[in-house]
Amino acid sequence: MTGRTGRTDRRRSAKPTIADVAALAGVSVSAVSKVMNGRDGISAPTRQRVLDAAAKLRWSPSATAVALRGARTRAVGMVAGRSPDVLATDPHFTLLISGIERELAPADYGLLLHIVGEEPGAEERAYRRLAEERRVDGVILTESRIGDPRFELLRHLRLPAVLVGAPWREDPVPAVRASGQDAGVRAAVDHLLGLGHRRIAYVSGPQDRVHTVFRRQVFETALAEHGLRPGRTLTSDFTAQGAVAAMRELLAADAAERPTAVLFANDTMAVAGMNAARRLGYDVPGDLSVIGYDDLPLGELVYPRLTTIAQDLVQLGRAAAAAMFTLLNVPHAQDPPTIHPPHLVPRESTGPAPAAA
Amino acid sequence: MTGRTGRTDRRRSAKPTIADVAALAGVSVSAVSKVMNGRDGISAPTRQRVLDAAAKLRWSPSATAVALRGARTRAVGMVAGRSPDVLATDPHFTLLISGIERELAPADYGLLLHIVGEEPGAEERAYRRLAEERRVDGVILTESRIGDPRFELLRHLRLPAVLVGAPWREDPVPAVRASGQDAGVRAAVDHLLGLGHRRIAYVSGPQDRVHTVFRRQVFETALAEHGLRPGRTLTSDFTAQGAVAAMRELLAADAAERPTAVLFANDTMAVAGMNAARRLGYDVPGDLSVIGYDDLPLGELVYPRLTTIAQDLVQLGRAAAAAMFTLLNVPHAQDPPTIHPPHLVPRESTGPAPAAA
DNA sequence: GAGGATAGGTAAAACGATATACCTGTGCGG
DNA sequence: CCGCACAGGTATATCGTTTTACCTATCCTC
Repeated sequence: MTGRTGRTDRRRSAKPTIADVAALAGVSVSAVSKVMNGRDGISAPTRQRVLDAAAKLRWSPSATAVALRGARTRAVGMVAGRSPDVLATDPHFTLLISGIERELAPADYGLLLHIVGEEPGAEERAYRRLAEERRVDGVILTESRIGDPRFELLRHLRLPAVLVGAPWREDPVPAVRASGQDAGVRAAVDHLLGLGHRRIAYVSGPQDRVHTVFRRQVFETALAEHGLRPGRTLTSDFTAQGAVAAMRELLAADAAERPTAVLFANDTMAVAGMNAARRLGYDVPGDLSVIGYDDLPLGELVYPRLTTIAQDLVQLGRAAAAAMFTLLNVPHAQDPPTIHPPHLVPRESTGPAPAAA
Repeated sequence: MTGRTGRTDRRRSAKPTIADVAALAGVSVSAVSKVMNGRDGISAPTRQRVLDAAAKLRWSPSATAVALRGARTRAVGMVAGRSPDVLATDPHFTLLISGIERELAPADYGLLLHIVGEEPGAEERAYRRLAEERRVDGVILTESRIGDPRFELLRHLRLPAVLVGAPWREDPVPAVRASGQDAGVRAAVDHLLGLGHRRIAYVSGPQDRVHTVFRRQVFETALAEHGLRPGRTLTSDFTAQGAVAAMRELLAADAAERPTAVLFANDTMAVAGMNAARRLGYDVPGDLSVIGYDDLPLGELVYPRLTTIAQDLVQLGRAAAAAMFTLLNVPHAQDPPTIHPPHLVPRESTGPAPAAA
């Protein structure tokens, strides 16, 4: 005891520890621990003395020490393998993160974020470090890719994981997503058909994304059900430049082949494509209808306002965090959020198919 | 030793510890520690044996244990006190974060992010927890406000901090920002004056932000230097709705008083304002010129493309992280990035003042 | 060949909180 | 009046590293 007191005295102004609180309350260290963790065996007056002492010293348990002891770090990791440029144009991640935080914060969990760019292997290294250094209790994955190696990696690292979106194949990793995933694209196709469009093109994201393939299939199925062949389908990369190139290519065709409506895989591409078309002399929606995906606020800001397929990214983030808590057996008061299926938000960028066609 | 071995055996498949590595290499625990931390006193062959053993077991020091021991958590905190909606419309934070990460990642530091919304006190609580639980080595602050209580709070909590942007008053907390802060707004004013504009309005962000006040002052000074009174100045809130309202108010004035150019405090407001004007029948830039601030990718996507004042948010983030490292005495290989002063990016939303005026 | 320097280690005490196992005083039944 | 149960604690080992202080061969020098 003497040694301890000596040390404490020597640095009285430094960070208080549980021992300081115990000393102030006149009880043992473990009594304080019991009080803080709500275990019984401590009488009400003693409990109050401890609480008062803790408050006076502004003490709360060191997260580090608790983590070391209990193997629970109260942090969740997320690795975003995208370049800052893409992140900046596309608030997709930001929305997801803010949803995740909504759920984490009340449980006193933190989000450890790693933005690693797109160099190959960078993402894997990040997960490895997160796991080996035991910095987080689990990780949230986004954007499952075809042949995604991360599931295997994380299983090997014994790091609990939750996926946002559809997995590339059956996998024990829990995945959160809305029911009725196909509703959005279907509604978009119906909307366009109802407006008289018959040649509808699709500009997708990178081929290796699971949702890319899925949405394209829905697109083609929906058209086929109405006895139509799918229009042209281009693969792009989620960037504005990619969208401009795709749009140029689509509009270069003969008038008889040229699409009268284009579905884009995200809002950023849709807006960029729409502007590219206008610069080439096409009126939107007069000559060409355009639909995006995500329903970012951006869609409201542009002229004409973008018709788009809304998906509830904030809720998706919340659900992912909730699923993580379930996986970790962390009690979380809030109900698991329901995620609405993607749905069409008709605005100004879609209109009747041009009569000339 | 016997007890230790027994335990290790019982859970052979679990996470390896330094003791396992030491056993495999046939040396003592502290020998391993010395090797991993590059201290001398270990011969080359022994060193190699240890390295091999660590690699074979895929072991790396537990961040938690290191943090407990050394009081260094190798994580930096950031608290964003904004609602998810604002975050989604405005990639400002995303860019900053990605700059910060660029610097943190190579040093094996993580970013612990907290998005706390705008409820009063939420931000303070977040910092408190970060500090009391010793989860991070320091925090990065953004958006200094007039009378900002965070500096005092963090000083009291003894938590190292770095501010992005100008402090609200002289403060020992290091602040990173570009030199020539006024260059952007000056260039914008010169640009507009050169195009013949004489009635220029300004739509600012919330009054309590330091940069709001600063930029407005620069705006007024620049006009005054050319012998002009400032046009109307409205206070808004960085949101699209706010910008629309401001624009309506500005355009409701008599033709003789109505501004022919408007400077907005961020790109989101500029784009929203621009569209509001167009909806009211004004041509941009024919009847009205519009300038934004930030140079978000959004500005390239809209039609007409937005003239704006660029500030290098990614570099700013990098610089903030670098300053944090300096504060923490963490060796960081990379040179401190230079931040370019804000500068004008002339695009399509500005043009000659209307002749009728 | 004894004394000392030095390379190459080892053992053990931190770091801060928690859980387990063990005390101690009081009240009460037998 | 002894023993037992139980409330209300206390003392201590533990988590995985790092670090300080301390060994122990080996070789060199005189």
